[in-house]
Amino acid sequence: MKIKDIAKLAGVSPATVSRVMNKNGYVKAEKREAVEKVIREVGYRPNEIAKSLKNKRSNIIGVIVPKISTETASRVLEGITQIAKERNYQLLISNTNLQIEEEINALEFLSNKLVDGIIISATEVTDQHLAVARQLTVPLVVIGQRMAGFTSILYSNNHAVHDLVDHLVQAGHKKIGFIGVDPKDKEVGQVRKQAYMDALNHHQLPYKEELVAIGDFSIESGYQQMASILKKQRPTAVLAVTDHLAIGAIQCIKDNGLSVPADISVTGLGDVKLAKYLSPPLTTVHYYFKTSGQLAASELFNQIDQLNMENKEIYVDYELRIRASVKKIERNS
Amino acid sequence: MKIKDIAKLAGVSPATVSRVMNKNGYVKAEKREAVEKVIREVGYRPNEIAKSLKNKRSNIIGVIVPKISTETASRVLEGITQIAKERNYQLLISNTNLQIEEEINALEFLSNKLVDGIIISATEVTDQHLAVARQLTVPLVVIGQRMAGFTSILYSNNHAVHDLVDHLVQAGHKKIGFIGVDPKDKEVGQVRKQAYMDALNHHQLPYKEELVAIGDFSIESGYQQMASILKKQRPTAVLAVTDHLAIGAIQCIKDNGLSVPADISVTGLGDVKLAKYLSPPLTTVHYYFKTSGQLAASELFNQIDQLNMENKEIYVDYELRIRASVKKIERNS
DNA sequence: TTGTATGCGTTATCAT
DNA sequence: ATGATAACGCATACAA
Repeated sequence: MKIKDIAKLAGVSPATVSRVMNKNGYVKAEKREAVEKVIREVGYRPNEIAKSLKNKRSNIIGVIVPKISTETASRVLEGITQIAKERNYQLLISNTNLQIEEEINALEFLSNKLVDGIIISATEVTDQHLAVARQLTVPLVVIGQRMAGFTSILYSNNHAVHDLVDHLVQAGHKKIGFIGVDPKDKEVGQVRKQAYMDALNHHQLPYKEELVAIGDFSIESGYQQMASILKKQRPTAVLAVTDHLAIGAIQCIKDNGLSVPADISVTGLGDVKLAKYLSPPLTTVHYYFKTSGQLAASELFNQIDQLNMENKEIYVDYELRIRASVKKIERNS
Repeated sequence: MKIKDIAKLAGVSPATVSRVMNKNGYVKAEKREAVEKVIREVGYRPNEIAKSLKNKRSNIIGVIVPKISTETASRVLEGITQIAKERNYQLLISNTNLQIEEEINALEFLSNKLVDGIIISATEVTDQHLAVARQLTVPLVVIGQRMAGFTSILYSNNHAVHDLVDHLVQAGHKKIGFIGVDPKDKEVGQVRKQAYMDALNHHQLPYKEELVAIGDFSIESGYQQMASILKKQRPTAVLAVTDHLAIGAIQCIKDNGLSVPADISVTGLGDVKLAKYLSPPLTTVHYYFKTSGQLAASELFNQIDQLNMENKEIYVDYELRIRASVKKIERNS
């Protein structure tokens, strides 16, 4: 069923049908009703592809996520879909499984007029990313990383880690371990580690190589890195840069016959939904991932509508969530 | 940049450029190279919308999910994306936020030739769903619910619950409570409840209204329903139809000064990623959600390729995960 | 082996 | 107020 068929059935021209469908232009009430009747009867729905070609607008935004099966990604997506729905937009999603090359491919593919704008939630920003991004003919918003020349939605990694360290120090901790991730991820790998070092320094605590371990984003990695730290020295507290790492670390501590927080306190970052249902409930930083998705989408639409083309760096709020995985220790350690 | 421009720059006709891009038809090596060179130099990418209109194929599949921010949904999506990627397909995702009306809308919208096929992960199948589904001009695969006339990917809810009850009975439990969800969700609300009743019956245990409570899918609901059961009678074990309900129930039990599993054993269904990191680790049923996504996508592609148009009901595997949240009790209760 | 011309389904311009 | 028609960018039948 195409517009022509409807026109024939209703005894009008295709142009009139189009006018009825889009509620613009003049059309006599009588004809309008005739057309509407036919449309209802045959259940006609316009071909969105043809509309997009003609309108040069697909009403679709592309979203590139590193791993869709993570809680972070799905919360961000929820925020994006919410704003998109208000604007009558659909989401085309590319799951890149943490493969850089896939990210580049997705970026290129989506740029072919298929989408009106792109949101990328990146773990790493390479020169290649930049090169491809600069070629884009549609607006791009980045979540989670800084990308020169594009608006970015950022998490306050520096402040959040400082708050966490402050909290630990106030609880009397002086030997604070750290479990991080690869520095290729600039925001999570570098910024959070640097913040940890700065915070130690700020409290006049020494930075000790033996208390630091670098893993990936898995729970298992948290376990392994904790094990490697315990082999060298025993901290009284550990700051893990994600909740999953913290959860793995806690498991490892327990398996070593130690207790959290009695022997070792642990903190994470992110506040996964189950963080407060763990035993002990995990002290962490709540990030408003859904909000970041909403912000990214709003900014993107501003650019699509050419309302505001300047590139911003927007920091999304966070909140320290103090729970039982951190314990005060005696003042004479 | 369109195909015409490339043609001009390379000194050939648009048709030749098209042939080069799609690697079909004959074209002299020399011209091919010239065209490829221009394409590389200007970074030409074809307009996917125009291709779709011409080819009557968008290489996009639509996916409708009830709530994208759930672990279940994201694991299913991961499976779908994986298969889709192999076929060079993109995903257009509609997040319906558990709103029936949204589901219908999405179904209608996606059917407009925009996508080559649709996968819907439904919580409820109404007559309206059926009516719209029957009008579709593209294939449809359903995940998680039975839908007459369409192929469905189903979870073995009946068997899984039986296994769970068997496990509890073998551990000596006779007063087994139940926390379920609204029967509108046929598979989770009805089938799982019926299986619970059948299993009790099979073990010659009485069904007691006071031990049963119905909530929604949230952790909080698990908490509330557990509280309502405890007010009436105290079971020795509780079967919750999702892990989240189980987690809420455990929290409630703890808050009432009781212990899991010493006082009350608890089981869930689904095996969320953190289930084994809870205290106590949660006994549950592992569902292969990612696999179900893969199966759904494979079946959909079979239908898109018209390889196999028969409607199947495919059950995806499950596995009982016995952990510490269930405790053997003395034989003289 | 290559080019020309037509059509995919819609919207919008221009007459009428 | 309405209808005829060109154009969106691409692929392909047909001609050459």
